[in-house]
Parts: sequence; C-alpha cells; structure tokens
Amino acid sequence: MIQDLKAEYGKIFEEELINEIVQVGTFKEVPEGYKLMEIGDFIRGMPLLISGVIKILRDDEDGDELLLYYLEKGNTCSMTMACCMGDAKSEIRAIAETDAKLIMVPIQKMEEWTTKYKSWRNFVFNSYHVRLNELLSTLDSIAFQKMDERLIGYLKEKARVNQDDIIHNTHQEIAYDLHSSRVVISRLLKKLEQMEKIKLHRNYLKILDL
Amino acid sequence: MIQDLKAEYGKIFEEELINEIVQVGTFKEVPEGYKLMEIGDFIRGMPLLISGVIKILRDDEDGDELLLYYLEKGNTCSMTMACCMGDAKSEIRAIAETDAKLIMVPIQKMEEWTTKYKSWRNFVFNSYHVRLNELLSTLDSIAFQKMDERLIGYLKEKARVNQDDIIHNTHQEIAYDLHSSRVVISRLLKKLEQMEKIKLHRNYLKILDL
DNA sequence: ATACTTCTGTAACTATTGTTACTGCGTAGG
DNA sequence: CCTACGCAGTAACAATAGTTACAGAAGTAT
Repeated sequence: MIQDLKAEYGKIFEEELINEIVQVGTFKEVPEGYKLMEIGDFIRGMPLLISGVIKILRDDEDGDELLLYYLEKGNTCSMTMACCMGDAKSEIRAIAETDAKLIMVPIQKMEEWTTKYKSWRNFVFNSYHVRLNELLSTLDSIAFQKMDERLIGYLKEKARVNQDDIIHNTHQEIAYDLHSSRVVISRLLKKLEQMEKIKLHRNYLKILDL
Repeated sequence: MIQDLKAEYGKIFEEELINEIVQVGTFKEVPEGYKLMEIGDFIRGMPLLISGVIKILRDDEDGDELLLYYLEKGNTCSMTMACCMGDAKSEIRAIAETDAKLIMVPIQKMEEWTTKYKSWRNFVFNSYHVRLNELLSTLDSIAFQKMDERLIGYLKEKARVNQDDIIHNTHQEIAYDLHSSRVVISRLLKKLEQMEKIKLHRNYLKILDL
C-alpha cells in the first residue's frame, strides 16, 4: 500500500506528507461497478486514487443521468473538496469504472495540510483546475455537439481511460452515460458500423478507426 | 477606492492583506458591455469584483456562444485562477453586464498570498467551490431541461443579478446567451406572454410572474 | 432441448428545436 | 415627412432526437 502510494504520489508530495497520509488514511480496494458515492451522501473523506478509473456522474431528480468525466490515477475528486467547504453533501455519483485502489483521507486534515504543505496546496489547486476544465469540455460537448459526435467522443475517451479498444457495454449503458435512449444509440452505432469505424457484437463493440 | 474595497472585502480579508491589495492592485472602472476578457487572451491579472455584474461566456470555434454564469460583487473569476496555473490562456469570455468596478491583482501575488494569508486561501478555495457548483447547475439546465424551462431560468437569474424585473435585451441577444436562435426565443417568449408570465415590448420585456 | 431473459435491429411516429423566408411595426436620421 | 434599418411575429419546413412497439438473435437456466 505504501509502495503504491509512493509510486503514484511520491513525486509530488514530500516524504513527511506521505507519512501523514499513510497514518490517517484508510486504504480501500474496490471492484468494478462499486458505488463509491451517491448524490446526497454525507462526505466523510477525500479519496486519493492510486490505481484504476472512477467515473463521475451527475443525476437529476427524475433519475436522468449524465457522465461528467473520469478520474484516473493520481487524481482526486474536486467535487469532494468543494463539498467539504459547503454543506458537505455530495452533488455527484461516483462509480468504479474498473477495479480501483484508493486512500480515503479524513476531511479535517485537508485544512491542516493546506496550511502546512505547499505541495498539498498545489495539488488541491491543480485538481480544481483540471476538474474545472474537464467540466468545461463536458459542457462544450453537450452544448455544441450533436449526439453522433458526442457518441464518438465518448467511445474514444472510454477506450483511452480503459486502455482497451473493446468497449464492454450494452447500448443501454452507453445511453445512460450520454443521457440518451437505447434506440438512439443503437441507431447511431449501426451507422458507425456501416462507416466501418466500429464493429458491433453482443454486449461489446470494437473500435476500428474513429 | 479603498473604501469600496473595504466595504466589499473588509469582512473576509485582514487589514494587512487589504493594504497589500491596494498597493499592488490596479483599480478599474468599466462600462456596461465592456469586454474584460476574450478566449485565448493571455491572462495578466486576477480580477476582484467590487461592484456590478460580469457575465462569463463560453464560445466554440464556430462562433457559437453560451452563458456560463454571472459574477457578482465579492466574487472573483475561478477560471482566471485556474488559468494562472495552466497555460495561462483564457478559456472563457467575460463581458460587463452592468457598469462595474474591480481591482486587478497581478497573478504573481496569488501564490505568495496563498502561503501568507489564511483568509486568502479560504477565499480562493471558496471561489472554486462556488464556481464548480455554478458550472454544475449550468450543465444541469443544458442537459436536463428543455428550452422553455431554460428560458424561464435565464430570465429569473438575469432579473435577480440586475435587480430589475425589466430585461433590456432583444430576442437575438437572449438567443445568443442560451445558444439558440432568435425565432425560437421569440416563439417561446410569445407563449410566456400568452400565459401572462411576462409582457413583451420593443427592445425589452417585463417579468410579471414567472 | 426447451423456456426464458437480455440484447439488438428496425420501423413508424412524435416532439422539440432550428432554419428560411417574408411581413409589418417603430424609431432614428436625413 | 420619408426612408432605412433593426426588431419582432409568424408560417412552413427540415433536422435531430426521443418514444413505442415488435421481431429476432444470443445467451442462460431448468
């Protein structure tokens, strides 16, 4: 565990901070599909992702959902940080996209470390920065792109974070992430297949040339 | 100027920090419609808004645009902060919605003050937090709401920040902010008038009961 | 093998939004 | 006063996305 942490965060955090993290943090290993956070949940800790991918989703009252972005190793959830300062309720849902290892740090330490460690301050600022830009791209794609373009972007990004040209999802699951409907996604995927950009199979699809 | 600054920020910043801001900051007074920042601009300073309202817009390559949110007095632009840490290029466009007073602080001071003043750290974190949530609501409205609902939300928010039930804009201007077209907005506004929620006039409209 | 479930393909239809085109009103400037 | 321009109203149409319904293919369980 310490080795994993050091491998991922050793370059940006000083020895002393790493030791503190090890002392107060709780190590967590979760399987693919594990729900790490639900909207409205009370937030007790802040996750530092060591390996794997977490997907962050936004839901509305009617059960509609939308993929915001993926967290990858070395990332943390800015939403969580944001929540620590506000009413401490989560605004988002977090699901393990792959098996993942992470360390949960109690939120009380955040404030303390922010004063004490410059590297921690930079890390937190940088996370905010990255997340803000990530949210902006998500917004761009919803506001300015049509569904076919969004779908292509989604498949590419998914392949990238999973390092796999095969997307192991049903059309329904993709539809949920893009806040669309299964029929629409099937229709567009079929078009992409006809253009020989992907190859469709049952329960998965293979990216050929997007 | 010092009075204005103290009135707005005196409660959250200690005396010493206020003095520093006065020393290194440059006071700026801009008229309604003034363009404070353009996409791709190099960012030299960070604005602290003292009075007035600034609207923050996102553009894409094709000239399409979309209102992200309003900055009000006591706010700063998190995007700017985010940019200070990244490639220093603006991702957004900022236009004065009303006449506005602000102080520009050189970005070099940010880092210094973050180490030195706890109140500054809190201010910066809090700004990020507020902006992140603001972006999330914007995203919600685009992803989950239909145009009629978005239009109502837009009119309400605009009336709120301007403290005026009369919206002094043409349908075309509203259409730009919502990334829609003039005809669509005219259509929907007419419906709202028929429902007696607003009253339409040339170049402006009055909110009755939204 | 049979029955059952899940996933995908497709057609027909609806809803929403965007586009084009044309009208007339109101105001500003000559 | 008259003209020109910007703004708003409206109709007709197009494009995109979402919905309903159903059929068949591919797995899974009995």
